[in-house]
Amino acid sequence: MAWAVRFVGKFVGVYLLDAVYKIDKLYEYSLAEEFCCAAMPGKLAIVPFGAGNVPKTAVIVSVSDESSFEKVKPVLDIPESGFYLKSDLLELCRYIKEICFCTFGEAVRTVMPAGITVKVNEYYVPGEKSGETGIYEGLNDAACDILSYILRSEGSRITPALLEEEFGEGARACAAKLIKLGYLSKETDTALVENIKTSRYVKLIMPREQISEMIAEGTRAFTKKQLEALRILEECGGINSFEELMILCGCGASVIRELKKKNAVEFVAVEDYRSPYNFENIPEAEEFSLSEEQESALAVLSDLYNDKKPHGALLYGVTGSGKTNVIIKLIDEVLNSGRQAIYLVPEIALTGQNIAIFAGRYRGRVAVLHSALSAGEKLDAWRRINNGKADIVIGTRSAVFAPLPRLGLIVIDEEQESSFKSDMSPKYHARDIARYRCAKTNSLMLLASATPSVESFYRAKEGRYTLVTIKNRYGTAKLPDVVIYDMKPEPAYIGEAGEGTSPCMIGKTLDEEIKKNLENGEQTILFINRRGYHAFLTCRSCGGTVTCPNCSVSLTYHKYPRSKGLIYRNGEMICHYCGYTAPVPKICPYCSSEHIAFLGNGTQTLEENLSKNYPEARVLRMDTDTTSGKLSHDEILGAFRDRKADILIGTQMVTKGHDFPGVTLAGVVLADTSLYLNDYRANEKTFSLITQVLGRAGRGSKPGRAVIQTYSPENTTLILSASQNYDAFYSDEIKLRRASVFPPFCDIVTFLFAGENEAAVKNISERFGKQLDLYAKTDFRGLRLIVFGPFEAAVYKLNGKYRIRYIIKCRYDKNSRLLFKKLFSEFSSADKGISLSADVNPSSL
DNA sequence: AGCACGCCGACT
DNA sequence: GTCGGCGTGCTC
Repeated sequence: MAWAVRFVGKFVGVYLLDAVYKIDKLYEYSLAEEFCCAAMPGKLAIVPFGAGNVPKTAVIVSVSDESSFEKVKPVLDIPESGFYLKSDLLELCRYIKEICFCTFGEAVRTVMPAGITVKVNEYYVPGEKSGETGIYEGLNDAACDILSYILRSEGSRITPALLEEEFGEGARACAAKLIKLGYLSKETDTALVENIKTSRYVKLIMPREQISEMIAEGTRAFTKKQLEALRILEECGGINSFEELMILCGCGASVIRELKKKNAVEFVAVEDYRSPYNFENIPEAEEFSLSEEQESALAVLSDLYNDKKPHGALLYGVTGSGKTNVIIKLIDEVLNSGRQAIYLVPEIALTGQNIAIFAGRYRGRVAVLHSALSAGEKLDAWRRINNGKADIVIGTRSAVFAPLPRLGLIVIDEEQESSFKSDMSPKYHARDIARYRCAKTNSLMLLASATPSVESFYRAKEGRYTLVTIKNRYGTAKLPDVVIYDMKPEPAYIGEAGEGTSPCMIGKTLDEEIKKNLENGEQTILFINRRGYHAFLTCRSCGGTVTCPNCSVSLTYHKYPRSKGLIYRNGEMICHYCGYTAPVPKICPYCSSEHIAFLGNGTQTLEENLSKNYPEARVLRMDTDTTSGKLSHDEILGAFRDRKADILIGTQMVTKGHDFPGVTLAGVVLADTSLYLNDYRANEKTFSLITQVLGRAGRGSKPGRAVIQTYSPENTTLILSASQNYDAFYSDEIKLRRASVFPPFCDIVTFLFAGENEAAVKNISERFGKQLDLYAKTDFRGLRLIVFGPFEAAVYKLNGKYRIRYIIKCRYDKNSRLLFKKLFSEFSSADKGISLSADVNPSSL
């Protein structure tokens, strides 16, 4: 390796893509002449790293003529590619690293489309001394074998992995020694893999007259099938994709390949933008006008937008107030002024219906980005956006990183939803990213909700966001009649033989309403918070429950197999945390008693209850078990909208902004489950949930009804949500938060240690606590911290790992970040096999 | 993390 | 005497 000492020329500053937190900083490398042109900030480079000069992928963040380092190594390669991160996104990565306790590389990977990877191939070649005679003297047998093996197989590349396969464990180390002695040397080459799909098109080159002639007169040059293929291709206008042609002709690939051999057609590769969405069949969106109230809301927002300074606004409007229409008009304005917009929706709300609203209006200018897309699809959408070919991006959380070159507006619809907070590292909140990007680009960040998060509403009240309120429902829609039904007097429901007793699921009032709806041919939506049967197997003799061997939670009974591929006809026990499955035991695993029975209920129990109570009703169920595919979600909703069912039951997903004109009754089977979440956001979540459920009833012209079943009918949150009194709820809730010091009156930072060795996890947690105490008393004396912990996480054992947590209330600012970064860096890779993860303002505690 | 340097025990 | 154990420290 040639050292460039005080090398005159170009240098680059890079961050490694995979570095541990502790060593994650800017590194500088020199640039060989050949790479000077290719080097630019945002591009990927391969650099030799560490004492072993291991080739690592890095992202270039700066290019300069000088280096502040004595010793710099040269960049190994800058793979040829059109891909690079623009400077605003690189800057954003810096911000993510700062606030999320992640490495720069992790941030880059989140911001970068997933389809891009760099492949580094390492292989051994003979070294400078390998030509000498007698080189085997002084080498041990293993080294001799390895050396001769590599020298013999010159021409075919021997990679470290191959060597290990051939010679076992120590082979790499041995080869490293041979390299040091000069007998071998290591070379690398790199390739940037972009998951770009090119499809093969078949193009007709034979003159058309010749084809018709052959068809008319018959020919021996082509078979019947080949001739038919030619005719169809001609009908298609002379060009079609390989796959489609095969389908059209009903023939195999060989027929078409034969045509190419006979020079009747040629193949052309066309790089195509994949999109699972077909916008062509979507009808043109209808034009609409705004109500007076909507107009004035729009006026305020468009003033903010046209101010060309960073702004934050909260659009607060009751369900059915037509927020979306206001937002669409605002987006129109943004697009007309030559800028671009991002529209974020919660994970479960990104349905075909929602996309169609935008696709019908903006057509090819729309790009859709969300996590269920394949890597290639994501990359294609990303490239369209990056190249300025799409002006409006609709998507879930990660779409907030969409590389629009002329950003003007970011909308976060249903901003209170927890899915805007990432649950994987980096644990960013889309709202924070949006705020940052809008600040940098003088854009407007618009939060919209009928039930804003307490934090956002507080900020709006404080004047940090402009509060825009729409008070009235639009058009004929009005609030449904709501009944809060006390379940306490209801008798327990006796389940099927062997399934034991479970609480009654449908109380008297809800039962009557469902019957009424069935008689009138109107539709019903029932909401339940739990998947499956949510039945635990408990033993009547010893009181034990069947639990997951990897996690400290009970297994849940699912009657039907989860995926079509599974064949547990009689049901199975599933862990909702790690996916572990087990057959249903016949006897108690602890005491061998036969008296084990199910307790509890969920979507599947409800489904069975319904079909027993209302045998004539057509029931559809929607939860993560039934909607694992990309489109089945839409299919279920579509079937329900087309009135192919009378009752739709499901978890959270059924409550999201779907417009079902035929629904006149909405029921919450048991509201208590979300009320008693052990979480400071429990009230907020309940209010939001009930609001959404109520919003499902009475969207059409008929008046809607709703029944909320609960064991705590006196609960204030329930009562306020039934009357849709958000303002009263907010003023109660904000008092509570202030009194008990919860966000927005503080920030919450959690640290979680996880590892398989329980004692080691406990040990490092103790050490962490002591170090935190020490810092708080010395270097960071001025910080106000309230530290809780260490304690076992809510699910103590998860996936075989024991988890111990700290919860710290503080003001999350530059100063406290300094402390946390220091601790994180000291403890994140302190112990092998123990990971530390941090979360700022987690979505649940 | 991964690799080298470095300082102590059991082997030709 | 040397091979090799893993403790410590650095990575442009």
